[in-house]
Amino acid sequence: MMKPNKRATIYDIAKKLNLNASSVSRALSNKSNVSDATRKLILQTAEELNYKQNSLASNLRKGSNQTIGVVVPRINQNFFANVIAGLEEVTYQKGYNLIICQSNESSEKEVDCISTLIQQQVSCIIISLSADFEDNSHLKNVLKNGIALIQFDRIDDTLATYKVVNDNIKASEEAIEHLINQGYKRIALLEGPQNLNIFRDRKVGYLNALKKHNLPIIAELIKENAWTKELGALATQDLLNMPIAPDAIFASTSDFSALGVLEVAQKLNIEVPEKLGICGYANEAFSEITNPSITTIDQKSILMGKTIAELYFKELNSEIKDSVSKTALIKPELIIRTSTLKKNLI
Amino acid sequence: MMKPNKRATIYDIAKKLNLNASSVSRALSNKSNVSDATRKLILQTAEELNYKQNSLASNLRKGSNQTIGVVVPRINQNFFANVIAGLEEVTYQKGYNLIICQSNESSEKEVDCISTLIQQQVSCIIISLSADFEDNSHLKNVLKNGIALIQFDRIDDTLATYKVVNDNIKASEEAIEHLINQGYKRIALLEGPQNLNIFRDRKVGYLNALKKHNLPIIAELIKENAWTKELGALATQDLLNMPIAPDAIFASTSDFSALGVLEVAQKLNIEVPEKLGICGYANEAFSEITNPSITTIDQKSILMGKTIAELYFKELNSEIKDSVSKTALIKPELIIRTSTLKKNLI
DNA sequence: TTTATTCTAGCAATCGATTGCTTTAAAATA
DNA sequence: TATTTTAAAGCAATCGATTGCTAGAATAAA
Repeated sequence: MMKPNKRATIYDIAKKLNLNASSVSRALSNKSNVSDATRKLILQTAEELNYKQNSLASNLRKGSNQTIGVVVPRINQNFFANVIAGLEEVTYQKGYNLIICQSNESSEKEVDCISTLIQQQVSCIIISLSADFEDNSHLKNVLKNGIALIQFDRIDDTLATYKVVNDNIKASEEAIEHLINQGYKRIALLEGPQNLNIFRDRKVGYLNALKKHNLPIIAELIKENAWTKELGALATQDLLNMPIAPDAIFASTSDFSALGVLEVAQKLNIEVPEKLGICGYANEAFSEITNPSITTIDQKSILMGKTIAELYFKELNSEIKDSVSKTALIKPELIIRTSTLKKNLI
Repeated sequence: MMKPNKRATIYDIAKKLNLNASSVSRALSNKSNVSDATRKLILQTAEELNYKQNSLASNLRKGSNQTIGVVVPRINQNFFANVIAGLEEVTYQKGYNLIICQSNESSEKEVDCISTLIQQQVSCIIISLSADFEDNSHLKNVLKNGIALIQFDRIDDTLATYKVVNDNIKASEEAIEHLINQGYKRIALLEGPQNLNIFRDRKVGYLNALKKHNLPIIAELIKENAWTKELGALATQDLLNMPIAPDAIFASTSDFSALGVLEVAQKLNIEVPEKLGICGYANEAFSEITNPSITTIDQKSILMGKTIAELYFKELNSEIKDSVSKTALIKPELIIRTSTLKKNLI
């Protein structure tokens, strides 16, 4: 019979029932050319032998693979973890598996991950670019290999692929307008690396809102590279030591950065939100808990994950894969909390 | 030559160079039986044709698969996301891929995930059990299929597999002893579902510490199922309304639960840590930021992930896979913060 | 120069499932 | 009863890479 310590194959089932492997295959995949009687026998024997299909063989033969590759900068970053959770929910229902890689914010590793995913014959690669992104040839290579490509959040605008992104411009605009409506007049911006679209867009939104409300754009109020709590704190110290200090700070990079702002303000005994408004980005769990709680922008990360997966199954999985491009915009939500409520305090 | 829109295979390379596919295979996998001249030609042609190995075919033939399956309750839960990040770091270096599934705390889905992973021919399955775990036959099935199995954090004690867990007993003991040392005398416990080892162990630690210090064990001070912030808050309301209320609460389930405790205490104007000490579990980002900051236990999640992966490569990947059992204990760290510092206040 | 040794490279089977085609058997129709 | 149609099951090629074995060529040793 079956060799010990080896998994059963369709041949083991066939041999046991004096059938041909093709019949077993057909029975197991619910094809038509099998009588009900033999099908029943086959299913029963499969159960007995603890048979599990070998997906490698099946996928090799069929030339398809119910597997999707995901490349994110960091798996354990809240936003990405949530996107992945959303992805998984949808893909699981469709019987697809996720292979997950993290680029660790290094484009070198990113290239490597993509190479492996191509080898794994995934049917789609879903990616958010690393912070040091510059060259897109690895992305082009995905398309060249006939694999669907979906970019999300941190994307390369110049490449024609499906894209799912937040409307960062709009979200920033709304945040700044909210600040203006609350009576803040001198609003500083903590910006992120401008090679990433998300940070460029958030800056555009900031500038748009100022223009719209006829507020001057003051170069000294725009601080580069304030991504972390520490860098946010440093930038804030600079800002608050200016002859004419800002009366609000938009930490467009993250809530961590906003937390740095808050801590410096508290150290300097500057009242928030009375003397300084603070707005973060990403709606991290802690932003609700600080004192005062921090106004921020929720990126709808789980929804984003689901949207990406649905986009794949609706559009890419069905027909033409190459040279198709489309951008799905997901509207983030401004979460107004105490750190910007100057007016409502009275 | 090569058909358009189809990936190059070793046959395409062979044909182009008038060689046999076996030579190409040997050249690409750096085997010996190829002359330097032809090897060079082959590598060059592979580059030209944008050749990428088909892992499905390779793995099918070799009967191995450089892929590890991971099943966790929730991908986007901080602890699990960190474990996965740690895993990925090590497995990536070894050239292994991770297929990630989430059970969504449902053992039904867990069974399903495992089934898929077996089909995918993964060489190892790493799992943390869902909250409603009861039956372990799907785990046994993994072993029956000759696949290495490593359980972590939430495990089935009764099954002989490799295991990587926190020393929950010790950690709880330390936390309670710290509370006792700070002068708290009536310490309540918020416990989690007792079908999970982690919550059982944390309770054992709590009981051990009380016994060791000759403190009475008071049944009313032990509240079941206070896993979330809301349930933690509810339990706290009950506790603080008792004729003799506790002077400290150990939220052994999570920091979220501890946050619920804190909020109720603040609503009732009970001073923390003066009148009520609070200790959480898991060292969530926010626990440092609350006012007062919350004493908690760091689970060393990234280290846990790395340890799991290293365990696999050191022990399981090399030799016997079945019927081997070993438990790696990872020592969590008590992070003492303001919410329990009664003494040091004066 | 002959024999022995070493290198290269080809041949063909294999991994396990799938599928177009063919054969055989059974059922339906004439 | 003879013929056509349908159903069931077998045959064999295929997906792409790997690998034990063998043949031939080139080199080294006798």
